[in-house]
Amino acid sequence: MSDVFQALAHPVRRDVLKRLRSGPLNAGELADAFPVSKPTMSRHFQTLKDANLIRAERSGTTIRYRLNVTVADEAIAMVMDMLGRDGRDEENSNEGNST
Amino acid sequence: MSDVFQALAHPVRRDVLKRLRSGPLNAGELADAFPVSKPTMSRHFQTLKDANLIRAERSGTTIRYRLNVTVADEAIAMVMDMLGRDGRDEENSNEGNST
DNA sequence: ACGCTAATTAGCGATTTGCCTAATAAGAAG
DNA sequence: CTTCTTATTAGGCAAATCGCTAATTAGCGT
Repeated sequence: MSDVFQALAHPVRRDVLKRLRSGPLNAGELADAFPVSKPTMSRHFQTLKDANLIRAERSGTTIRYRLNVTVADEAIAMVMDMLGRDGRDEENSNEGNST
Repeated sequence: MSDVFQALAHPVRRDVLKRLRSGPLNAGELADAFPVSKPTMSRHFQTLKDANLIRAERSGTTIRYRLNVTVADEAIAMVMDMLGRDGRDEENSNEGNST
């Protein structure tokens, strides 16, 4: 699970996920949208793949990347679990806080 | 926002957040629950504070750490935004798009 | 001031990350 | 087989991260 958050920790990778939201994209087109080299983008793709946030598909010479919603959904669930915002509607414990 | 996910990327820090869910805890007691040294834990606290996920309060000689739900809530919102799982219940990516 | 407890900061080594350029695979087309 | 396109892996370097021990700060009690 650390891999997921680690992957989410980089702005470029977050942006990749956002762009993939509208549908699958080729590695080249995706890489072209960022001000870093293609090998660097390839590394980012690898990180996202490693976290299972995206999946790769060959289409001839190009590789199409597709969002994997399932894992990201689990990440949301984990963050929610971590913060205890699961099913409760309590908004604060109200122990006399002040700031 | 990268700081938040970076902070979430370490299992110890995630566990800290989980423990803080039940209420504020002293740095010492918190540190005692993990198999790493106190300075290392202090570093983790700093990372979490830096990401605004927790807040510190002095109570005499001890420092009490308290969960900051607001920022974590934003993290959830951001992950949701990233995956487009906001209010939709559609599960297929097919939106009539044709290339 | 001195000692004691609680927690942090300082400093160090090992590992990982992020970026680059250059070289390598994988597939399509002649 | 050669060539062209697409995308990756290899290698190198600077900066960040994670862990430790040792030293420092902060507050309390005497």
